[in-house]
Amino acid sequence: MSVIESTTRPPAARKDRYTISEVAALTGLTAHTLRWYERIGLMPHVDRSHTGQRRFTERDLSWLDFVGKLRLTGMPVADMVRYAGLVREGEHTHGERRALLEATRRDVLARIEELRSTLAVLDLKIDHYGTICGGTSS
Amino acid sequence: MSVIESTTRPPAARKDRYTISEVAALTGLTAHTLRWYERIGLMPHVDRSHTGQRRFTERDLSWLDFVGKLRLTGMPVADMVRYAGLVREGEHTHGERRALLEATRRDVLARIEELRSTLAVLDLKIDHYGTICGGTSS
DNA sequence: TACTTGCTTGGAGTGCGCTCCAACCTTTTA
DNA sequence: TAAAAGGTTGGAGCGCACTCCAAGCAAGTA
Repeated sequence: MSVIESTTRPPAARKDRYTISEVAALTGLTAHTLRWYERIGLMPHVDRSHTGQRRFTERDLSWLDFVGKLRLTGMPVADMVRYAGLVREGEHTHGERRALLEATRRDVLARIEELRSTLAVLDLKIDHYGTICGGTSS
Repeated sequence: MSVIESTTRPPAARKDRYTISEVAALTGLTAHTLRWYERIGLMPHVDRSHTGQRRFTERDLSWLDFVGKLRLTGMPVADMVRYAGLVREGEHTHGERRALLEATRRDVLARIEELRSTLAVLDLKIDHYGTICGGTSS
């Protein structure tokens, strides 16, 4: 996300080192979850203060922002970890990263279609309750 | 589903009593899951043969069809059980059932919107990989 | 009769994504 | 200096939705 900047917070509020609880407040994740993300390899290397406390950067926040989007798609965490691994490996993984994103894109489109069709069933059913209002049907 | 008939199988293949493995084959659920559905109260009363084996009816299949739709919406099983309970309670719960379905409908619409917006981010990212193909960005 | 297949049950186990605990350390406030 | 607030770790626990196991019963075939 170094090219496409996150725009969820005003530039005035930005600084370059955030504590874990600040990041928790900004992202809506818990501190537990942030530590867990780091443990499972879903975060790039996170800086530490001289006493060993985590100090997150803008870059980390952007990454978490993107991870949040991937999470919203329903992508399994294991796949996100795989993607994070590809990012760590460097430029030669661009093709594979793109492929992963494109597969995710297809999944999202399919899921939208699936939801649309269930919506149709739901509407039929709701109509049914609206007009018939009786009987023992489900 | 006594009014709106399921149309997923040809009428010729219909009979009025199905074993658990037949239902598993028809629905894609496992026999384990079907028994579990019954245990947790997600099924209406299921008939038994003289030896105690389950004999599912067309009505059961229609119900499972509908439950499958609810599952696709992402509705928690506990909520489906609640809906099933309302059906068992009788006609006076029509209003509540309808409300539950309408809430689900709103959830589905919201989820579709959410997916659409993540799709936009995904497309930006894919474009980025397509046009820049370099650097150390995520 | 012996074997295979398919069903029954209560209860235990699994995989996922967190979520929390205990014990301890550092920093800030009174 | 004392207390409170917030950070660290490895590992245990939780809720969900299944998924499977063991032991046993019933029906069909060689």
